[in-house]
Amino acid sequence: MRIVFMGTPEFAVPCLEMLLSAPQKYQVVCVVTKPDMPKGRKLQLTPPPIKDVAVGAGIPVLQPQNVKTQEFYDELVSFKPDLFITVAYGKILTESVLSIPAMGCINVHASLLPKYRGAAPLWHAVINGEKESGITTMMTDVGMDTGDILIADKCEISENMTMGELHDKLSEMGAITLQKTLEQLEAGTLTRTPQNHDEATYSPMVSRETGKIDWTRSSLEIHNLVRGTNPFPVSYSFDEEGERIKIWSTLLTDIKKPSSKEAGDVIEASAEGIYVATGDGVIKITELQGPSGKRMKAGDYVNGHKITKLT
RNA sequence: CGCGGGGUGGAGCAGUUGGUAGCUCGUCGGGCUCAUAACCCGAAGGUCGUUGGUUCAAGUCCUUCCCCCGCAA
Repeated sequence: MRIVFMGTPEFAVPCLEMLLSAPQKYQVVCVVTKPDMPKGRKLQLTPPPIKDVAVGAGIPVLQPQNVKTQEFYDELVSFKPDLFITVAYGKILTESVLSIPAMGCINVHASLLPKYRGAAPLWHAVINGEKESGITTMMTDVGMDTGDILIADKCEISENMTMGELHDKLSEMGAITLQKTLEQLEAGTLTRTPQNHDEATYSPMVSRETGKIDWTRSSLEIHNLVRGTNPFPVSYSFDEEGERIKIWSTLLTDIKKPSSKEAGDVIEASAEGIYVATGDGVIKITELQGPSGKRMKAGDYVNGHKITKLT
């Protein structure tokens, strides 16, 4: 089977590697990924993770700036693909491009569709305190994650799981679910289930601003935001001097909020953690990062910093 | 050359207008205690990231390089 793989971030790597590990069954004839982007402090041009894997395997790589050009279309056709597989590619394909391969285009999405369609399902699932998420493979159509569902596999989200941990777990699961999907496709046993569009929810891209903590919210909501933005973009708040503090991890507590304290007040800062009043209780900060500093345990931070209030 | 912050005993930080370095925690020893991660006493541990320079004298001024972090992308 001649496959064109389209993907960009780390999340898509296991899927590509799965395909590459079975060359007799899957022939990856081309990899499409986003253009190299300037990254880091020196704005060095950095290739997407998928590109490194593709180059390492000696597979031709396309990095179109625009996927709607005739040139890109013609190039894809020249590879004579049977199937497209997209995993977090990051660009919307046109109907004409999707119609190139006879078998169509299969997409691997990191949520249980029709929930959390869109760019950032991992983040929003954790931020919203979902107890479970999963991987859904679907037939890509022109809509935003609206195609027919092929296989959906669930996974639990535990109370303290971070977005990064969910990312790694679903990234691995994605490869497994994709493999199952392809096996059923070959066996002719694949079934297509239309999505219930009335139940659809969307997960827009997250930005830095997403991580801003509102201490008047409930402890649970804050905790979900903190773990849902770890390790990116990381939740943050400001100390009494207006310095930006990144909050890396928190734990829920049973402590009652003292009536004398307002949301954002630090109740106690010890080696164990920094206890902060929220809208409905007290949350414990266990890891944080000050200006010009590295991420550190709350106990270490307390040794050299004063912290009395967060806003 | 995108903008900015920082590298000080094991950890986190101070260090004023340049004059041989201090705080919190940890570590080790001793004491108190039924006991303790609590408290008291004491001790060890730093060529102040690196190079060169200015000066009677530099963590503190200028210079080279290395590393870390934030913003921005």
